[in-house]
Parts: sequence; structure tokens; C-alpha cells
Amino acid sequence: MTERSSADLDFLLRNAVESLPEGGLGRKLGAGQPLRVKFGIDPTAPDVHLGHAVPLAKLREFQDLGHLVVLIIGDYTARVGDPSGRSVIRPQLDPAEIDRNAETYRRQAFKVLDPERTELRLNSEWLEMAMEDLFRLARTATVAQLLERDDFARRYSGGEPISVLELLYPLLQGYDSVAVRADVELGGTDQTFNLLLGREVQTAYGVASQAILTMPILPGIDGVRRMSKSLDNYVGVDEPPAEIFGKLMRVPDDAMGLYYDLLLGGPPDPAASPVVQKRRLAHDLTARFHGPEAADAAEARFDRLHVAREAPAEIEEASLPDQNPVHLPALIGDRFGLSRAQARRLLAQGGVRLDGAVLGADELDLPASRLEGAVLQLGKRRFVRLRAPGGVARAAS
RNA sequence: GGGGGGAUGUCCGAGUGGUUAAAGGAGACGGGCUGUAAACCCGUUGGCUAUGCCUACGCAGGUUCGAAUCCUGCUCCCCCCA
Repeated sequence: MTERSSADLDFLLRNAVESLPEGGLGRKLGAGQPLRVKFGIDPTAPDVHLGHAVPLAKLREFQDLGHLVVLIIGDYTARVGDPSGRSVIRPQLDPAEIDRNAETYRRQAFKVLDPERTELRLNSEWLEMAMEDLFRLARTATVAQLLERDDFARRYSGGEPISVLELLYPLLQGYDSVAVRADVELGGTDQTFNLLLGREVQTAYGVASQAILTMPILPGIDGVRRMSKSLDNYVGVDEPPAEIFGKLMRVPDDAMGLYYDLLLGGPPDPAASPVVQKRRLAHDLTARFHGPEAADAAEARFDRLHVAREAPAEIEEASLPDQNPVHLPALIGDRFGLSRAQARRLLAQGGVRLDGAVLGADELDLPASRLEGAVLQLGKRRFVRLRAPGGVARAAS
């Protein structure tokens, strides 16, 4: 191995979990040719979040070292649903929705990746195959092999259903590697089985088998469970700056180190206090997706809301309904996407403020004159400025 | 094909005729504390302009004054045998 490839290897492995087979990645780097580095995402949800950003950041490192990324949008595998780490069968997705998601994924992925060194593929290109071809693929692994995967094993022994289709998923992913002639495939640690099976499938098809590289799983903003849309503990790369900043500030201190390591590429400044460390994390990641100015503005907004406890400078406006008095539960429910019963409960608990003053549980109907131009606040961070019906704000007198 | 077990609110899970909008837990949300968080404490957690009404325990019927609970059919899931 050359000196350069050895340095590259150390750099790439510094925050990864493992690379298999032993020494495989080093040998491939040592050959001195640009590698085809594969990464697949299934467009099952419309948003790319920071959990995806971890492998994407690693792919970017490969690109910066001169390698080519093959980004596979799993438009076809999304119809199957990767069962990795899941305990239940996934719901079937509508193909039109998958296509919409795929488009969003593509756009969001390029917030991190270098388009010049990315080959973008849809796996429907090759997975829409004849039954006979599927037979060939299905012969490359046995049921016993597939059941070795820990989540399958757990579900099977726990008496939970596993569909044959799910069993097929790792093979389809493996076939992707055959189709794109992957030299390396990247994934989270939960993907280890699938990535390794890709090697077997490649061998069965007579192409060179890939090296695999696994990255740690990023915990969600609850700090415990993996970041995922369905657990609602995610930070989407497409979210508004204030949301990204605010959500990152809610990450528990314990999880902060991982966020730094996996997303910012290094540890936090040990001399800084935890709150400063967290502010930097929130700021830098907001800046990554929205630019430094937006990040500064998000931080300023955060200070107003949570330190000074004031309404933010910019508040969304909403027209009052054309009625007098105004029924508050309906107004709150409509504006913030709650049921009216939920709105009533929030009122009863002192969670609703009008121009900073708590509204009481008995204040269900207020004269429109009290509401026009006022700021309605829900909890600590939801605000709306109320305007007269018809869309034109009446000058407050 | 035969036999057995199961399906409850966002999730897990108790409940085998009435006091059940359904115990308990998790999650979420609101309040307190704080560093913005975690931990901790308190509260809320089907809908509805609401001393009431509506909807809800896989689906459809039935028994009963009354059904998540009993009966019939159906759908789906798990296990064992073949």
C-alpha cells in the first residue's frame, strides 16, 4: 500500500465502525484507481435527515479523495421496504408517492454530495426483472442464511410475522451491487448483514466483491433511539433554519459527542461549556444546510425565545375568522393543527398566551378587538400574529 | 388439510356482562426547575361552541334492559402436526 492510500484509509476509518473484509478497503485504495462507492437510500419518507447525513458525509470524503459515488435511489426496493431493524412489516407505499420522495431525496442529497463525482441511479433500472432472473437471484442465498440476520431471527423466534418479500430484500440490495459494479458499499451498522450479503451475490454473479464500511447509527434528538422520521426524533436537512437550530439544542448532552464526531467530523472544544458546545453544533449544522447568515438568525431567534423569553422578531401572520366574538379553541386548533379539545386543554393548563399574558380556561370566546394585532403563543415556541379578517391588518390604535 | 392460541386507544398492555372514554407503562404535549437539555416534580393525553351529545376494543350480524367482555359468520396473525 502506498503512503497516500494508507493515510486515506486512516482518515476514512477514523469515525467508522468497521470495514470488512479485514484489509479489503485498504487493498482497493492501494490499487490507485478511483473507486465506485455505492450508497443506497429508499425513498420511503419525504425527508432526508441527519441520520442519512452521516453516510452522506462519509461519501463526500470519498469524493474529496477522488472517488466516484454511486448513489442509488431505491425507487424499486422502496416498494418492498427494508425490514432492517424493524419489528413489523412495513406498510405498502404508493408508487406515485415514492417518485415524489425520490425527487426530494435527490435534491437533498446534493446538499452534501459533489454532483461532479456522483453517478445517480434508480434501482428500478435493473430490478424490474423477469421472473426467471429473480429465480437466479433467489438461488444465491438460503433461508437459513437470511434468518441469521438478527432482526429476522428475533422476529422469527418471537412469533412475529416475516413476509417472504422482506426476506427477499437483502438479495435485491445485493443485486444493486452487481448492477453498478460497486467496489465499496457504505451503510449504517444496521446494514452490516445486507452489505455482506451483497458480496455473496456479487460472487455468485461472477463480479468482484465489494468492501463494506459501516458507520455508527446517529441517535435521534431524544438521544436514545435511532434517528427516524417515524419516531419523530429527527432533524430534516430541508427544515427551516430555526427548526434545525432549535431541535439540535434539544439533543441531550450525552449524545452531543456523537453528533460532533459523525456530522462535524471531530470532537467539540473541551474548553467550552456544554451549552456553548451545543450552540456551535446547532449553528454549524444549520449553516451547512442554510448558510451562515441563516444560522446566525436562527441563533438570535433562539435567544429571544428561550433566553429572553420574548416573541421572535419575525412572526407568521394569520387572519382572524370573520366572527365576533372569536371562538378560541377553533382558532387555536385551526392555526396549529390541533383538535379543539386539545386546544381547550392547553388553555386550561396555562399553555396559551396572548401578547405574553396567560389566557384562562374560561376565556373561550374573546372579542375580535382584543385579538387583532395581538400575538397568540402556544407553549414556548409556537407563535402567530393575528390580523383582521380579509387579509389586511388594521392599524392598532 | 387438522388442532391450538391471538387481534384493545399513538405504541406496549390489563380487562371475560353493568360504577369502562376503557387500569398500568411508554411516547407526546402543557406547567415548574434548568443551561436550551437530561434528571426530577405536577398536570393532560378520542371528538364536538359541551352540566350534554357522538365515536371507539379486527370486520359484519345477533343475544341482552345493558357487550371490549356471550353467540354466529368473516378477515388477518402466530404456533404445533401433516
